[in-house]
Amino acid sequence: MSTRMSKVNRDVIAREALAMLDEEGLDALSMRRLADRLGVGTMTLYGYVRSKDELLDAAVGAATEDYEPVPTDGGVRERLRAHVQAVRRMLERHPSLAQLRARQPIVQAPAFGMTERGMQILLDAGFPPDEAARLFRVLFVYQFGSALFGPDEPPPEQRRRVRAALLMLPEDAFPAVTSATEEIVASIGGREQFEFGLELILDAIEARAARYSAARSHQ
Amino acid sequence: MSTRMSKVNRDVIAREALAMLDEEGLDALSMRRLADRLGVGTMTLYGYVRSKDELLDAAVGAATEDYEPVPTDGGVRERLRAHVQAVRRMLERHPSLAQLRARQPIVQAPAFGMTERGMQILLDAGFPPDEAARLFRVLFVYQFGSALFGPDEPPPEQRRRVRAALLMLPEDAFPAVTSATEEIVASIGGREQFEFGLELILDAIEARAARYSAARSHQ
DNA sequence: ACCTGAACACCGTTCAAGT
DNA sequence: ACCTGAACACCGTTCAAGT
Repeated sequence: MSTRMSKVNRDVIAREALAMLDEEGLDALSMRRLADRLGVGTMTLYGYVRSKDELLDAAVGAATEDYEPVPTDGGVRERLRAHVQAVRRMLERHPSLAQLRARQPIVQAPAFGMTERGMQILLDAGFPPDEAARLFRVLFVYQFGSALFGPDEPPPEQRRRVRAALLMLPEDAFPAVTSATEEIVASIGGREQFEFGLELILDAIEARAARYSAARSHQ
Repeated sequence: MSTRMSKVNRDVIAREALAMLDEEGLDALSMRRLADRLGVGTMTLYGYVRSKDELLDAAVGAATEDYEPVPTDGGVRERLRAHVQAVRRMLERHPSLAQLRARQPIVQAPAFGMTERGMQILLDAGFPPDEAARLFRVLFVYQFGSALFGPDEPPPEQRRRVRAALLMLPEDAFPAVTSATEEIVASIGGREQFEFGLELILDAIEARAARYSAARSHQ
């Protein structure tokens, strides 16, 4: 068929690693189990990848190819919201991505597709490059932080654990927390909480953008 | 000396684990190496701790005792800023904390000391409990996300890796990113970036708080 | 009651050897 | 050129035994 007889190549390995990550999570991915899944000897993988870290890098690259760019019309707020939601869909499809990003910064070229879209929106809104870069970063930290610390569907068992811990706190030492137990439990994750925070940040960005476009139209 | 002859107890184990985490990082902490450090057999640890996960929980508990509460005067903005900086100092002293929090939610009682302070400030500002809880969570995600994705002192080598990756991108496919290379490199971490994002979020919170106090004074 | 070595079922990676 | 088993230096944890 192809010009190579090899059973695998770097791309096939990266994609299979990503599939394993999506199905079983980061802890379940080992070089040995991945090799088994691919029907090759463990050491074969090292012909395509220098180390497990490099394998994870490659898997991250494969994941970020899933990011679907977003329409380029509307105001800053609408465009940023659409962009963030697109990144969020990618993080939902590949729940290990945020964990991987925490291990090592992403330097794969495809990952910068997301950065490009986000930066473009902010530059279009009139922000100077330094402020655009900082705003982009705040959104990035919020998105990946949310994926890591408050996933879309926090397991009900997790909510129960937190509620149980809160209910055991003495009211006199923790008046604020104990007066808002259910509200705190509701805030530990989920789409509603994510969107609350997103709109909060968008409020602040929009306010700053207005200042810039005001400055521009007055000059 | 004490009523027990044991060489260790749960507290000593938790604190030594935390010291190891601070000095060598999460990957370097193993039950075997911790036991060696304490001069006991590996299996002795399992007399005080059901599993490594429980050990890490205990270490997190020990770390959060380091949070120093903060003066209760000033406006919402000043009080929140002081609170966030206190949490940040704790995260600086214990750089593994954010990573640990990503593995499992914290349900140790001492950790809720931070929640209590943050919630108190927001409730004092007039926010209803549900909004206070959601705002607190946004700040939490931002703080822990920043610690994980953009540490205070990003290793210069990390900045160099990102810069090198950016410089390799084709200008025509990545016009926004390539026009702001240095600004993006500057934004990947550090105190300045952290404070930029913090002030952005405080802008939005202050604007909402103003609405509440306006509503209160008009009624 | 408290401690612990041996053993089991895993890891990532080096090395030397196979075709 | 491409593949891989054996071996090394690690893991967390179970079990059975020591005092």
